[in-house]
Amino acid sequence: MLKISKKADYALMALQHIASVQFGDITPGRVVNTKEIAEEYNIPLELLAKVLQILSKNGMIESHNGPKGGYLLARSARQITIAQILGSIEGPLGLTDCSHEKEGEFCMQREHCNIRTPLLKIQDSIYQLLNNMTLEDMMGGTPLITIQSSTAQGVER
Amino acid sequence: MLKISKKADYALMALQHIASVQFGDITPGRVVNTKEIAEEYNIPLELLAKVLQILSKNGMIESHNGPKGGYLLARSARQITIAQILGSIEGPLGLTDCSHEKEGEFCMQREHCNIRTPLLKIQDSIYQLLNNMTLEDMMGGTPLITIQSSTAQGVER
DNA sequence: CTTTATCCGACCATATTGATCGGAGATCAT
DNA sequence: ATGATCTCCGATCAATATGGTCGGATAAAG
Repeated sequence: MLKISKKADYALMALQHIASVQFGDITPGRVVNTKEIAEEYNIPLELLAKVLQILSKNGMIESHNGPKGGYLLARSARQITIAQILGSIEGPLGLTDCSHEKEGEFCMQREHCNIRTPLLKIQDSIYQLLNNMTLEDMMGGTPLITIQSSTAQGVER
Repeated sequence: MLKISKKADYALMALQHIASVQFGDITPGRVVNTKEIAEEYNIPLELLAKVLQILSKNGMIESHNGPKGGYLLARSARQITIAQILGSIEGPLGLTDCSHEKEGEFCMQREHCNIRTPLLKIQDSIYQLLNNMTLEDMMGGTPLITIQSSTAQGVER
């Protein structure tokens, strides 16, 4: 239950990769193209391209066209939250359909619905969780280049 | 994003209803049949029946067959968590496919996956959230029978 | 024993997701 | 300046999952 889509999955991987290249110690500021990411993580190229398009459209990354082009983080990794990323791909968080009911839509159960309030509460808690975790926070998990002392704390394996 | 299925939605409504009848002030201990719930909340009868079957199979409710039969909570409302209910209908919580990888399954991205650890962390937080909230906690939201004084507090409308 | 209401399995339609294809626009090299 | 290449971008197709439906089997009440 509560699975996230593959697209969202790919989006997270891609952003993590872009961030780690951009702010890494080896080639800081380098742009990353779609093909590089697709091959690194075995993601279907065209699908990943589409995902990156969406992220670009939603202001998560900047696109640079033409040869030697690619993508760049639009903001710092600290300012991009998981909620924003997932929201860009899958739309706003909503456990139920009635979470963000548009005008003219009706919920058949609404009249006597007995679970709306508590579900909205849960939803809000999840949102806070996702919105408090940033892309930067995700980079500690599986360090590509950062060297950690043997007494490092706060990171579980 | 992170929508729960209609089935799960119906399950929550049904259980809330059963609990409120069973422990309510009017007809305590009464059994509730599928039709009653379906009509009350405008849920397709056959689909709801299926949902209740699953809940019964998973030990959430007891089924009493034959005329005047129906369903009864298998445990007290305080011992049934939201996580259990959702899990019964939609399977175990798992943001990604690799959350509960079975033997012989492979994740193409696994080799260089950079988001597994942080996602599992988020997943665990969500699980605790869902597992700490019980069916009983859900019953305060929209009281059906309880009479409230005009100075009632702690309940939002 | 008949009736009634539930349980239970298999089945179909639709919506969402995963994945793919071909073209448009921009940059670099000549 | 012009062509070639590489990227972005929009529309399209297939697979899967979900929502919803239908029939019979089973067990209890009258």
